[in-house]
Amino acid sequence: MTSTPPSGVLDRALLLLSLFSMERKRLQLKEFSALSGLDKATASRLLKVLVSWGYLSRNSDGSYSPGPSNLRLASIFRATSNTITRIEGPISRISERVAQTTAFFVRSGEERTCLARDHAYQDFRYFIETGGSVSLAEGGAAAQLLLAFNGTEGEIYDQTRARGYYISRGERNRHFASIAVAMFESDGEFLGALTITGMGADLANENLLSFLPVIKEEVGKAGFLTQPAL
Amino acid sequence: MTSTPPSGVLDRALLLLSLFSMERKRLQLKEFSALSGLDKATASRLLKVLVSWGYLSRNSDGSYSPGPSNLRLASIFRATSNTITRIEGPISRISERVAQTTAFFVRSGEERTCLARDHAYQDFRYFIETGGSVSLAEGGAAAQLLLAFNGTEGEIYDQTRARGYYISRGERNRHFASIAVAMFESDGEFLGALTITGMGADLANENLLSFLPVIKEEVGKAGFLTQPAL
DNA sequence: GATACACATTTTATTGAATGAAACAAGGCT
DNA sequence: AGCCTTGTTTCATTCAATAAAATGTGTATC
Repeated sequence: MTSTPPSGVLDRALLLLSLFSMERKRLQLKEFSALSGLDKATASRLLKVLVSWGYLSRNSDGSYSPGPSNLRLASIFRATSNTITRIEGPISRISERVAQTTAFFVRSGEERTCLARDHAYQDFRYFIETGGSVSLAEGGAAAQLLLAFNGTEGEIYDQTRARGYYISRGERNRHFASIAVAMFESDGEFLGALTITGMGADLANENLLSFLPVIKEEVGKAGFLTQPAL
Repeated sequence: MTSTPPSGVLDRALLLLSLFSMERKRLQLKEFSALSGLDKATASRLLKVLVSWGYLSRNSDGSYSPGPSNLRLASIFRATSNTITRIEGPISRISERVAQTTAFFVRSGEERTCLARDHAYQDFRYFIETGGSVSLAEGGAAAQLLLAFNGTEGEIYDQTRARGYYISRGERNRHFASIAVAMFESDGEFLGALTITGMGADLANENLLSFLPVIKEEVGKAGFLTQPAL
């Protein structure tokens, strides 16, 4: 990463938190410093504050990992987000009807986070989990769609915005294909991306496109739109 | 709260986040400012940064609530915290044996957060939830114990430290009684408080004390200690 | 057991980013 | 329309954040 560390204490601290991922669950000061481009001393002080509030925990070996305060805020988030509760029904019905993995992603910072997924198709080859998130830069159907509907400039994003969906084949994993569909609140506010994913061999583009009316119908029952209000 | 707002951008931002609770799931700028003692302008700028990283979401009415990034970190926390996974077994066995609500709390900042609880005794009169947290200042068995084992000065805390447990009767809710027992990692590191709670009318102090050997036995099976290593 | 190494923390002079009062803007309500 | 309530931006001032170097602490190596 070592590019430009942001200025602003808060931005820098949140940058440190963003360095964690499911693959990097523990980080030590040296790594924070290297990955963020911040001075050791600076990172050390920020980390100390984050620990004191419980957003980080210090492991016995000196490394850091996310702390219990995150659980607290996640719990409140879950309770506030009626989006989550409302989308869960449509997701399970869609996955039932199309017999593929269905999930819902939102943008959080520079990542896409899974807010909900179906419980039916737990394919170990395509493992997503609620709360799991990966960098938008890694691509994939959900990432492309989230970028497009957050106003990213570029022809490809203009097309995605115009269509309201994005199909990816082997973008993040060569064996899989996905369609991501934009989801809007009934007042037209953009919410996130609903995706259906399966083996590329089983899912030609026309199959993926045939899912569109199913998605529209099911999310519509919960009061969501697949295009901004007219 | 309006006492002394901390100095330091990061402390101030985290203070803002700490203002949320299960009772206060949405806050507007005015409230942030009033509760934290920070200037409107200052709070507004901090909130903007937090929103940009997804730790807060802006609601359509202008108010703020916790954002999806918290879900992300909570998910990593859960995956790193072998404490959670290890304590779940003992908790369900203890609640089974003593036929009361059993839960495990840690300190996160100035709050106590529930990391795990049994699923057997869901008494609506005593409702705790994973991730739920309340201020340590509100008291209760878990809070008293967490304060004691985080080095708070005072005779009462010295006693609690010496005993390794704390019994509360009607402290937070007049109808309930609890015993909180200190939990240590096998290397002697303090982890948090395991509590058993029930109706005060059913649980005399000797009943609560009779739970101690049960707790010690069950958590011992998972490699935890109820007193610091000798 | 002593030396070297790697990583973390503290110190300190310097700078620039955070600050808050006030002005400005945007809704809501009577 | 005009008032009131809430949020945002501006701008001169100052204090808190900064990074290089020194110090501290623990862990390999010989």
